[in-house]
Amino acid sequence: MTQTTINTMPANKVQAIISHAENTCKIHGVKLTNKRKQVLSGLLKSNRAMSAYELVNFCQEEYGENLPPMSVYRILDLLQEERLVHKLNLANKYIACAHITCDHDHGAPQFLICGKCQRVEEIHVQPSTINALKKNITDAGFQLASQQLEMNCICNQCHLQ
Amino acid sequence: MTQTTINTMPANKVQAIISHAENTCKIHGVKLTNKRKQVLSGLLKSNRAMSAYELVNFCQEEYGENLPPMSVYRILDLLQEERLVHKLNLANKYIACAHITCDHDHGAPQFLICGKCQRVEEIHVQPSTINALKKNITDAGFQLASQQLEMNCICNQCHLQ
DNA sequence: TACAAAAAAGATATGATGTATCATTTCTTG
DNA sequence: CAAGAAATGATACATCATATCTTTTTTGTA
Repeated sequence: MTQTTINTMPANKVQAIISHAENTCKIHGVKLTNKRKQVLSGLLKSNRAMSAYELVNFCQEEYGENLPPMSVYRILDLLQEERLVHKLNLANKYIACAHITCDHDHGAPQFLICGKCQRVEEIHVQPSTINALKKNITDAGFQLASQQLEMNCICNQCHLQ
Repeated sequence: MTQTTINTMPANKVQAIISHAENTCKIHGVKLTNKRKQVLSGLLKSNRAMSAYELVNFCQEEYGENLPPMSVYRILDLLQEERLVHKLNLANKYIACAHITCDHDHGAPQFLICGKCQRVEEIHVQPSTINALKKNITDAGFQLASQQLEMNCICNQCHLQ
């Protein structure tokens, strides 16, 4: 795995997003506990997709917090329900939503995953394209369960190397 | 998992496809050994996506063949290289190519995976739609690594239940 | 045919992701 | 404060997959 370096998010920005997320949670009657903040911080700070076990390590190293994997999975589930985090099913990793601080409801995301450096880009495909896809799908006797699309890609930076 | 029954493929049809696949392999200088045939038969006969470990069991029950998982993975890799089998990365399962007996080269497949009954449909999205997707992707600074798309769906049969 | 090289398969251990289940702790609220 | 709810801990295990070393089988060639 040739992992191109990805800039980490500065701490003050992480803090700002966490605060915003805390408010969002409060509205839903959900508490953003310390451990939940730690997991979300890991994803924000790293600026990339991470596995649950990577987050276990992050919390250990960063906060001396000994979270069992089970807890991290529970926290990730909750963060997904709060739409703060997405699961990348192709990569079995988790990534902070690129739009946490947008207050409007944004639709299902589409992800480009670089197979070399694991960088992930969250994009928005035009509704017209999604609708064309949907047409193919209903013609085949199926319905899209989630508009989340994940595509295996190579990012330009890796492609040029 | 509410598994709707899927018709199995009749043995004579399986045989015919295996023979055809054998020829394809021969052209590439690859031998379709007995065990490789058994694995491919399992996928053809079942008419659905199967995990490597399900195929281990299939070969045991159907042929009394004690294949270690490692061997099944190796065989699946080879069958993929021969384009006889696809891996569904969203499901971590393997499925026989729907077009083994078509002699023309067919492009990358798109799969609809029913999240309830695990039925899989291999479809072909129009090039125009794929191209629109690709445009979005290049605009984001990425290149599609594989045109294989996998989409989480619900099939109509399950949807009506 | 015999033998060396290559290909295929076996055996074993282990890594990675994820869930089931039951126990304990912490937080809220009347 | 007591009782219930929410969160977390602990443990075991299921599932998918690969690393690595060995043995067997096949194949090409002298």
